[in-house]
Amino acid sequence: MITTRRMLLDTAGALLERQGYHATGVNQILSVSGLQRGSLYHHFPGGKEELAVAAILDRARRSERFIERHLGAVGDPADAVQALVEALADRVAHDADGASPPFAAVTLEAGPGLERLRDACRHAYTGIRACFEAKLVASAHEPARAASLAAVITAAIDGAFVLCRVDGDASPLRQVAKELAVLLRRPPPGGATAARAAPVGTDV
Amino acid sequence: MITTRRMLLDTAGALLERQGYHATGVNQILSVSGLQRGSLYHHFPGGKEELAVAAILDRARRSERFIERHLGAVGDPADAVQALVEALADRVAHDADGASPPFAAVTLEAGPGLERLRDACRHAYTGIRACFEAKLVASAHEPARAASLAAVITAAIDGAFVLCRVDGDASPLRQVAKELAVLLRRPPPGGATAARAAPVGTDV
DNA sequence: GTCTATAATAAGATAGAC
DNA sequence: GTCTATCTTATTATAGAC
Repeated sequence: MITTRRMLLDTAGALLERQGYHATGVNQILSVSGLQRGSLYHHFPGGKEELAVAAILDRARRSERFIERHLGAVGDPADAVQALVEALADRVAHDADGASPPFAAVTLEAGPGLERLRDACRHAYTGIRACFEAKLVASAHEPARAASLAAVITAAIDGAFVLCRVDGDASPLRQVAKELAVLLRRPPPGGATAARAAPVGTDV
Repeated sequence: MITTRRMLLDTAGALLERQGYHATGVNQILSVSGLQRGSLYHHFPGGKEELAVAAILDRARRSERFIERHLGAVGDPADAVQALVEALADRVAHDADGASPPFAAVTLEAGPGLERLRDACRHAYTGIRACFEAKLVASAHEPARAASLAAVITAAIDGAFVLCRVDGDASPLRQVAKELAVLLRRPPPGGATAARAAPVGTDV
């Protein structure tokens, strides 16, 4: 059974992800979901912000599960991250309008007066980075390096979603998938940097 | 002389960057700038959206110049990008509230009805990626790889700004600066064996 | 070019019947 | 739990004096 509360969380979550907080009106949430004002304020007495906080936290949990599932399916972290980002690109290619970083817009809009919303976004981003970090540590990466790589993975995916939006195309996510795999691939023991030793013509 | 038009562009640009389009009201632009409604609608008869478009395009030009200046100051592209992102991190550390990707929030908010705003954002992101791409091509990177790397650099910086916002700290940008340098020093996937200096094997 | 009063609309939230 | 009428406030935009 699909509860009213679930309907509100899903509708609000999708709109917040795509448009951000201020561009998403209570009226729009109601018209899209087909629900009535009374239901919203019954389930979320705190109104729009309380619903937004709950929707963000709900989507954060789902995002973490999605990431963990994909990372758990492939052993090598470089391959796993590449497959995960390719899956996101496929999703964007299939539904170009849904090309959105889940929390970026709301995070940037959550200024003074929306502290609880900002806390929810912080929680979301912390959890997502932790997923990548755990995978990297489990693959014998040094903890500090794992944290650094997790931040870059999270950031690059978010930014790629934005580029997908402006391009109307999934290519940026595919480019990020490929390059993150390059970054995560451990250099051969001998140190492959030797070949790169002579960048002729690059000095000014 | 600081013209009224310039004051409007700077004020609106800063607020749009920090808060996005819908969270930034005309009233706020006026109160922060100390100007009056009449001035705004005189210089921008199209109202809020016309001002926003002009402010975005103005900031896009400035961003490109900032990037070109930093990339031009250092020969090696890995070092140059690292220095650029470190400079952004310093800026964030100095003014933590100013931790914002310049165009991400507005891009994500620019849905149906704000097509001109979206076009301005597309123009901004295209120009920024082109700056990195040009630097990489000039450093003997294969064009397709340069485009891919430029997208990743742009995306990672944008995403790092968002993480800086939620963390209240410049660390994500510093992590991205370090890891992008690692990525840019890494030989391409195909396995650039010896002498990356001669772009052998770049033909398909 | 600039200022202010006002219009027109949309926003989020509430009250009370059912 | 759900629905609808209504309140309050904030929004963008315009008109017309200066």
